[in-house]
Amino acid sequence: MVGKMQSQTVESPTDATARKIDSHQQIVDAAAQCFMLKGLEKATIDDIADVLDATKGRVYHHFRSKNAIYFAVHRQAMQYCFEAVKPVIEQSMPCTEKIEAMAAAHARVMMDTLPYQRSIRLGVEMYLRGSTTESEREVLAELIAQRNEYEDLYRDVLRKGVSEGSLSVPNVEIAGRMMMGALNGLVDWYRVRPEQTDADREDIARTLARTIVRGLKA
Amino acid sequence: MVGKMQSQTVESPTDATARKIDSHQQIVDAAAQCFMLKGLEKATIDDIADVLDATKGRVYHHFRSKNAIYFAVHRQAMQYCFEAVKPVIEQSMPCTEKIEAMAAAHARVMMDTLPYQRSIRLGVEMYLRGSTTESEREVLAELIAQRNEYEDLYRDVLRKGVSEGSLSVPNVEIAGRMMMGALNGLVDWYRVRPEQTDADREDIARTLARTIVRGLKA
DNA sequence: GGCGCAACATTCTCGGTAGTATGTTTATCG
DNA sequence: CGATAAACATACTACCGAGAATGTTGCGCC
Repeated sequence: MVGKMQSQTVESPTDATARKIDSHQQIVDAAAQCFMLKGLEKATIDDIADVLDATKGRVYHHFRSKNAIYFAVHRQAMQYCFEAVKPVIEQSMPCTEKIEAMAAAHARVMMDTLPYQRSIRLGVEMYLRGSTTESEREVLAELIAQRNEYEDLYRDVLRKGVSEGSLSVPNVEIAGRMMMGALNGLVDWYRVRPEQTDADREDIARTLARTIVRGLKA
Repeated sequence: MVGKMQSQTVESPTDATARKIDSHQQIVDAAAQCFMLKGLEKATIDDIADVLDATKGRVYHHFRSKNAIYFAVHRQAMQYCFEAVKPVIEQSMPCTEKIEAMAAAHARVMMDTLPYQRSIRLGVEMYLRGSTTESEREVLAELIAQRNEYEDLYRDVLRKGVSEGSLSVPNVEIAGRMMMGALNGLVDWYRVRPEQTDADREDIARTLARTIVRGLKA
């Protein structure tokens, strides 16, 4: 009875923290939306609060600064990427297929988490020049390191493919950059349309990945 | 004698306009630098003036607003691109080679005019939401149209190559986006280093173009 | 049933920036 | 040489947004 009542009237500690995390996540979601729509600097804290029908107070209760929110968005975006390619990495398949599958997975995540991916594109290193505190610099360094780590996943497969002979690139570094550019470019031209189905996105992802890996030549 | 003196002591009207254009260009150059370093909104008019060892007064004498400066930078960036690929377009060569040469030329211009190309990447359509006046919207529309026109140059060659059978892409639209993403991505990772020679840039451009056109597959 | 604390809302301040208004110098032209 | 205008510099205003300070509410717990 106590247990039952608890779930209805009072709140267990786990429920409380769950609600906190939820509120936290809502703010990050709203921030990603605002950053995408108005840009990093033009999006104000009030804008973010407005999306949630709340005020600045709520936002500043969960985040120390606007930069902290941006970091949270960035971190989340990277996590989405890692989660998307991880299952592909773990699979055992030829390098040619694997790099194409990874590219397709990345393309999917670009479309599926568009607000996040667009946000991190609008700032990255350049955002926060000078005005950054020491602790913020550390977070920034961590995020950049994470991005390098992520891109290394691709370069590793490229290198393996070259050594196996299944892939042929004159320069792994440049090939990796090429891939990332082509894939991340999605956020610049892909537009969400209501009538688009999941299959449509999958098709775009596959076609893009195929074009990158197999090239344009007949 | 008068003619000779004129060129030394007094200034002919053409000299005057030339100097005006020069001052104009200096401001645009400085703006591109600032935009690249600090971002579009964080770069202030004073920053731009500082680069020129001047003050706001000079900038506002030549440009009505900050947006107008951005437009000038954008326009110039596009012009650099057009000028770079124009000679390639006019040449007669197989589509496979042509698209690769165009890609290499574009890559070159990305590196050679980095401040401009980075600037236009940081704003484009999203920059100026709402606060834009009607006349500014028109300029913006013109710039976007120009960009489409530029990208059409690539799509045209792609289509021709497909119809000829020398190129094989499942989707010209996506292939074009892929190319642009891979090429424009250069501004994100390319860093100018003093020891870099012209040959180094050329090598990067060629390798990148080759990788895009021929793909990663062996 | 009041105490404390978390989760907000409200209000204010302060720094910074686009844009303006006005002063000052330099050069062209009658 | 004197007038006139371009090409700036200087000084000022008006506004906006981040962050802080403070006030308010509601839930959990002794």
